[in-house]
Amino acid sequence: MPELPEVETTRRGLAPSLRGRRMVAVQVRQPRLRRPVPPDLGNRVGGKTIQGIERRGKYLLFSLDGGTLIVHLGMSGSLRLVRRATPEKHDHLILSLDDGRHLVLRDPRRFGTVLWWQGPVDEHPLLRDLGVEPLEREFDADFLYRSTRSSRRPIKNLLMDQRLVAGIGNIYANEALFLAGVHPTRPADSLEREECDRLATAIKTVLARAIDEGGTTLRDFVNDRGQPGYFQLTLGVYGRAGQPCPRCHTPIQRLTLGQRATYFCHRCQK
DNA sequence: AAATTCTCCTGAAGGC
DNA sequence: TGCCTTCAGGAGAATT
Repeated sequence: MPELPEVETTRRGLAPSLRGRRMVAVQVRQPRLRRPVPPDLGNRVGGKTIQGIERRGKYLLFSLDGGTLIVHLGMSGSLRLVRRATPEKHDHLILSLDDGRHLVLRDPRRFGTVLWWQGPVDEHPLLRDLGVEPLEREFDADFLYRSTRSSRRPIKNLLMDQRLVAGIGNIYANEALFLAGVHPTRPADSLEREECDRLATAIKTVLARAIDEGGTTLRDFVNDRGQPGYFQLTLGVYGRAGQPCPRCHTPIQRLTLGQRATYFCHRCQK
């Protein structure tokens, strides 16, 4: 499931090749994604030039003349730049460029989203309530401490709440809590300042490392098939129930929190 | 108001 | 081997 690092890796992989390219054709092969692809998407983006690609949380923002193409990859989405458009199953959207290449959105589970928005992109209903960027300076121990004082929710649920901090999904929430030594079920307001310090640092570390590794994995991403970087990432706890903790060898435990699989070491995380 | 549950969808994995 | 069931997951909507 693409989280911030996978989305950022995609952005970095695509941006150099797409900047300045004009879209000459748009093919919507399957409009039924999480929300329907706008029927007039072709008219909206056809003929327009891509000025650049930004990221906000897990959203990719393609700046075009007079508007923004907003893309969310859901949990199984990927964007690839290919030389020949030979659509395969689940290739739902094909944007053909003026250099003969094609940007293909593949999303088997169709939880993704493709939208067109005119006007300031941070005013879009899906973006305007997003919280801070976890890799920005404003997200730090102090921010985390302040924003956890008034909530008794489990800290993991809070980390995954996009309205507080944008981009952390299930995998990296699990990993950051493990790295920080904080138990996922801890009520947010029970975290000490010291723990917020460790957690904020852990979040930045885990995300930055994943982006680095993703960049390595996807070096030839734009030329060929893009596999999400997290397949390459060494995970400490996620998906490792019953296996030994990398730090103390105690078996990793699993529970469900907010309908999400949650993995932790009950010895290392308090 | 805050927290939980439901919902979309299909590939993978497990059970028989 | 193959069919059937269950599960996973992002996040908005609905419900408690």
